[in-house]
Amino acid sequence: MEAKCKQFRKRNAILSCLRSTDVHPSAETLHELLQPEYPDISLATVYRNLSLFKQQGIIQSLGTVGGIERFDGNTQPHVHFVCTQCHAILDLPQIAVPAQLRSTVEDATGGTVGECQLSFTGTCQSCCRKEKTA
Amino acid sequence: MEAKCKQFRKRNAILSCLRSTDVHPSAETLHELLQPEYPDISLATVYRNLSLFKQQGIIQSLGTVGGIERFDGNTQPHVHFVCTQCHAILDLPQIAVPAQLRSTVEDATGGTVGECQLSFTGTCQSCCRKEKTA
DNA sequence: AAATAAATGAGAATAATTCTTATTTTTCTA
DNA sequence: TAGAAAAATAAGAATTATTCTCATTTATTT
Repeated sequence: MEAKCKQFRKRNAILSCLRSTDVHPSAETLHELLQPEYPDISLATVYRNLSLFKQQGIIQSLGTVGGIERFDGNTQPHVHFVCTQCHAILDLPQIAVPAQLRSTVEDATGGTVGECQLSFTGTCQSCCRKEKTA
Repeated sequence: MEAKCKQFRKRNAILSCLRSTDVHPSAETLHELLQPEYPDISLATVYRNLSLFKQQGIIQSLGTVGGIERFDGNTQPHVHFVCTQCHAILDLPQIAVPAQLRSTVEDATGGTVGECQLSFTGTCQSCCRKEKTA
C-alpha cells in the first residue's frame, strides 16, 4: 500500500512537516514551511488536509491563539505553555495530568470523555527579557 | 463612584449577564440573552466590551469552539468539559489543578506563568442519549 | 490503455470579529 | 445649572482566517 502510493505526496509532506516541527504552526506557517520543497502547494490544500488529519485523530488542534488555529503533530498527551506576547507555544512534556481524572469527569458529566488539554498562559523567557530592556 | 454612574448601563448589563449564566456564551449568544432587556443593544458593543473585560482580566476567554469564541464570567480556576457534538460547555468545579504545577512550569519555561486552563472534550450526556436512539 | 476516483490549485465565498464614524449619553467644570 | 469635554454606543463597512467550488491534474483500477 505504502510503497506504490505517490498520490498522497503533498498530503504526506504536510503531515511529516507538522510532525517534525516544534513550533505548533498555524496552517499559514505550515504552508510557508513547505514552500521550499513544494513551491506550488496551495494554502487550501494545507487547510483541507489539516481538517482531514484532525478528523482522523492523527493530529491535534490546540485551539486558536490570537485568532489563529494552531496544530500539533504529537497526539501524545502533554502540556502546553502559550506566550500571550509573541504567541509562541512550548511543550511541557514532563508534566502529566493524573489519569484517574478521566473517570472523575465521566462520573461528573454522565457523558463520554475523550481528550484532555492542559495549558498555561504567560510570558515566555524571551519576551520577559524584551520587557526588561524596554 | 458607583452610585451616580449611569454611563456604563449596557457595559454593566453585559458583564452581569455573563456572570449570571452558566452557558459560557459566545458574543452572539450574549447579545441574544440581552435582547429582552436591551432591545437596541448592538452586537459591536458586546464584542467591544468583552474585549475590554478580557483585557482587564475580569472575565476569561475559553478559546474557540467550532470557530466561535466562548466566554466565562467566572475567573476562579475551574475545569471545563466541552461537548464536541453540541458545543455545550459544562463547569467541573470540584476538580482542582495542583497549585504547585505553576512553579514547575515557571522553572521549565523560565518565563512568567499566568493562568492555567484544563479542559476535557467528549460527548455530553444529552448527546450520548441522542446517539443511542438514532 | 481507458475509465474511474482522488487530490490539488486558484480564487471566490463565508462568517466571526474588528474598525470607523456619526450620534448619544455621561461626566466634569465654571 | 448650563455648557464643554469625554466616554460609550449603533450601524454598518471592512478585515481576515477559513471553507467551498470547480476545473485540472494525478493516481488507481479494470
